[in-house]
Amino acid sequence: MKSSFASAVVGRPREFCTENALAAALKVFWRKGYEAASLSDLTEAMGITRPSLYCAFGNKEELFKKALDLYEREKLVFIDQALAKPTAYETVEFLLMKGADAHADPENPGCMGVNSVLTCGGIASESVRQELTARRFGLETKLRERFERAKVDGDIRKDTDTDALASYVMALAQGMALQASSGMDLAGMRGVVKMALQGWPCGCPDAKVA
Amino acid sequence: MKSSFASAVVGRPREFCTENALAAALKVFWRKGYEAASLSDLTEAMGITRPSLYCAFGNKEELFKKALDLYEREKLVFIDQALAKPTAYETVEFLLMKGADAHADPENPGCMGVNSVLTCGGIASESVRQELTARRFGLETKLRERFERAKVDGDIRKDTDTDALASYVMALAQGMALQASSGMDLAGMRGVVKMALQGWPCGCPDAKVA
DNA sequence: ACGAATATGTACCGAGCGGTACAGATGTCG
DNA sequence: CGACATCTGTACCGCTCGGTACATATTCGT
Repeated sequence: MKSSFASAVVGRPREFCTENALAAALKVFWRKGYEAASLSDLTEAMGITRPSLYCAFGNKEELFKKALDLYEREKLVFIDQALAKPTAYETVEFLLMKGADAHADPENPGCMGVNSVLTCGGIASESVRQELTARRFGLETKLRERFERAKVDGDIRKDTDTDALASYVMALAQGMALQASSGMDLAGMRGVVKMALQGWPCGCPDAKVA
Repeated sequence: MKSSFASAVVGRPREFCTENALAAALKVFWRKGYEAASLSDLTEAMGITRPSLYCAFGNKEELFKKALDLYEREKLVFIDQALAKPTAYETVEFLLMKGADAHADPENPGCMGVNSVLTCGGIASESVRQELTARRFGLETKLRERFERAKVDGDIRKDTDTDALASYVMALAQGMALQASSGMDLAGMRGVVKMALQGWPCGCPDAKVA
């Protein structure tokens, strides 16, 4: 795998693998959230010293954003897969079920994004907070657009409030992520998803419901 | 209103109203969460100095717990009202609707509990985290017991997984609180609630649905 | 009036935070 | 070989955090 980091042609070469170090940082951010993950936590987990971190990643905030990119790229692939499902119902089913799987890992419980949002109370973390909110909002928009298409396709009712439906699904997903952080196991989360799907609010009588 | 704080019979009398000070502290904790609310934030809002705070409330953690009690006592009364509704459906409807009202205040957005849970990353905040999780778990248990009764009453299906249903409602409520913290307005939250109620998953055909 | 008890304000503590200055090590160029 | 550029480790910076020592002020019981 080719590194996505710019490496200089001249000068002393880096003595560690940036990909591995970033993956280690990701785990720390995932578990602790942005603010609670201290530089000491990070450098220890990454196996590098502080100036090396700054040399390779800029600062804590840039490191976090790169870790967030990696997180979305590797752990949240199921989102795009969900959006590609043929019906809105299947999209939501896949989204919530795979989300449950991804966030029920006992070693890294919960969602990295959710775990980090509310951690950003200080003024210094304001931009991180905005970044996270923006990414979440982006997903909500994608969901709404998916539901608009479903309306055209005819697998949800024409009078569906797609805004509210997207917000509803997002609220559920985020609530589940929060519960996962507090120790809910995979079985419990699947129960929640089943309960939500049992009451799928916008189904057309004539649409297949998988 | 009689103060709930022990006041000594002898010694210099307190120069501020503990109730008002606690209410001011509550607002700060609500907005910022536990860890992000610094002692400087708190003392400034409460209009007292640091040693006065420690003299009256013990320390930051005890102050938080007292503020949390006040929060539940004053802002979350609708929970017990919801549990007293005649049907499970009305319980959930009332719970979510009033929750939306309570958490959509632009000045103090979101839920104090939710805003504080994930803020507690440090080791020092471990006990606060546990306290918050315990209170949430208590509410979930109350909900489950309410649904068990509803099963007996016949307004939800006998084969309902009340554990999952309670977790589902809690996930939704917490997810909504999280969205409220990120700026969702009252109308948006009501849309989410309507969407959830539209798909009320456990209704009996023969039960009134308000 | 006097001691006991509590509240108040100033001024400070040690710890941890994110971030960096600086010197030495290690590499690619001419 | 240098000149230059980059990485690495030590040791430190200023800042904020939660919490407190201490002297002073104000009330009670006797």
